[in-house]
Amino acid sequence: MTQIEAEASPPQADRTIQSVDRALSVLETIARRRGEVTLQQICEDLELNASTCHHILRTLMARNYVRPGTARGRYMLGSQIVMLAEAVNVKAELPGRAKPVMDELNRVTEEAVHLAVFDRDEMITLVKREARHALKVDSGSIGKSRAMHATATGKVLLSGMSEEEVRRLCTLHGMARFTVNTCTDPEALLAELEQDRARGFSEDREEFQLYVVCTGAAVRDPAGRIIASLSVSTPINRATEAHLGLVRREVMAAGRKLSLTSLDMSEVPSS
Amino acid sequence: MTQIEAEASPPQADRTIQSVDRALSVLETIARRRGEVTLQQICEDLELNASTCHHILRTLMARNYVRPGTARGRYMLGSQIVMLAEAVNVKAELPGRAKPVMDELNRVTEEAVHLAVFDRDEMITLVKREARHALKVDSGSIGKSRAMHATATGKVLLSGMSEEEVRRLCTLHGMARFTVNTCTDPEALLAELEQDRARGFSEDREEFQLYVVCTGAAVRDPAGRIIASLSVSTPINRATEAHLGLVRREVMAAGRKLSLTSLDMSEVPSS
DNA sequence: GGACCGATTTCATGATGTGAAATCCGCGCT
DNA sequence: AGCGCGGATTTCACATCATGAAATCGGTCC
Repeated sequence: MTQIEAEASPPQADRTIQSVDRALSVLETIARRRGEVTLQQICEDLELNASTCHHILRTLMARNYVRPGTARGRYMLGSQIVMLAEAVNVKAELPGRAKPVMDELNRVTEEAVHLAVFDRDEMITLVKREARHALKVDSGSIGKSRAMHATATGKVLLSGMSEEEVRRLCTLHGMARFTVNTCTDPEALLAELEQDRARGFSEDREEFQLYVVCTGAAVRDPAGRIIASLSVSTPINRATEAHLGLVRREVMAAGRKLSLTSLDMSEVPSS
Repeated sequence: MTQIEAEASPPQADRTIQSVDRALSVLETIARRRGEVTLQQICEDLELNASTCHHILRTLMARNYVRPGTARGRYMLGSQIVMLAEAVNVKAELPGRAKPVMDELNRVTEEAVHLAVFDRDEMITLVKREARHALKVDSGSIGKSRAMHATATGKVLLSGMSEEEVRRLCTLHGMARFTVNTCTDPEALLAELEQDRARGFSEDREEFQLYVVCTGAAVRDPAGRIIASLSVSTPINRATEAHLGLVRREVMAAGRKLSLTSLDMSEVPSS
């Protein structure tokens, strides 16, 4: 093989299998190029020998991860990838990806951060980060909650549901009053959800706990369905419009970051 | 390495890269097991050395195709797979997969078979198989068609759209009359589509061409959206209820076969 | 606390992936 | 048609790299 390798690639030789690593790169390159791709394009992008690249393509084609394109010598991603993707439990692997993003959100806002999902008619808080202030908000801990109608996290999840579903849940759980601000009318809640969908975030202004304002944003799957919600809890004394503006921007950005939408297109090829 | 290999695996040594092949098997095994999986389960299924398997997992984890599960020593599929899947152009790779299925449908029914998709407000027939009879039906060839309201293929595609979308297309293309049976009333068409959705297939009884009955079924993506339609064209003289029954069953089965839904679960693990 | 079970790492060995070169194949040009 | 070129395939000898036996680590259950 190449003996003039030397410093070509950084010396960070991880303990990974070269051929597998290259095969994954090939898949990602085809994905990045969108549509049908020639052998040459792939090996240019990856600086691979055409032969090596072809061996990899042959292997991927044998298992339907890659398919021949319409024209001769063209390649495209195959259906097997979609079948694999079907088996990815997005909710289950979300906490793992969420932690670093939540740490960052926690660092920037300095407030408590929560991640919750909806499962079997319940809202379940999966991950939590504490505020970086002496005055900590003790809003909902890890586990189930019946206060979807009164929390930002809950309203985000509700905003991804149909009107009937929301009504059903209101009836099922009831709409308990927690503070003078709690919304206990299904119609008012539905109207609020409509507004939330439009502006892209939900808010709880002392509806669940007095002196606490929460701001929530959605995490979506590739089809755009809401699979989880992310929220920031701010004590009322820090809840100035300026600070809330920052919080809204950051929580929405974090939600978008966790939403699975296509590959990182940062290095879009020239041709 | 193992020298007592010999007849362990069939001698069908394709020209594929062993390590890549194994890595793909690992991914599929995790997918097949649903949820979190231990190293041991994987190497049992694949009859791989635990160390080899671990090397592969390490590589896949470095690129987020696999993630550590909630418990220690557990593995699950990672989000990168979903990102790759986003880039699979299901419509573009469909014809390739469809051909063998259409050949089979053509063989079993002995009638002409068509595959069509909807793109930019038009129905486009992509692949076609001729009937295996002296009396051939010359229904629509490859390319665009403005007869969605009068063909089985078209009605299948329309049945995957909202009422507004269907109305918009009726207005846009008009509802030309081709035969005495052509449906030219949007309301009647919408009612028919409702029925088609319920029974799972669409039919064109001499609505586009006299003496020709067509039966169509949907091809869906993993989210259940209709991405293409498959149809069989039967000349009226062969269109007995018995034959049409066969045709309906077969075209629906073929449609299901082309729809991308999870992995082949044929070899479900015991534990 | 100790023994077991399984995950992880190490490391030497040679099987296996690699890439230079040869070949094939389709397409455009004369 | 025939030729020549650009790219995709295939071949094949070499040494790199994947491999798996064994050692180590790390939890968990007695």
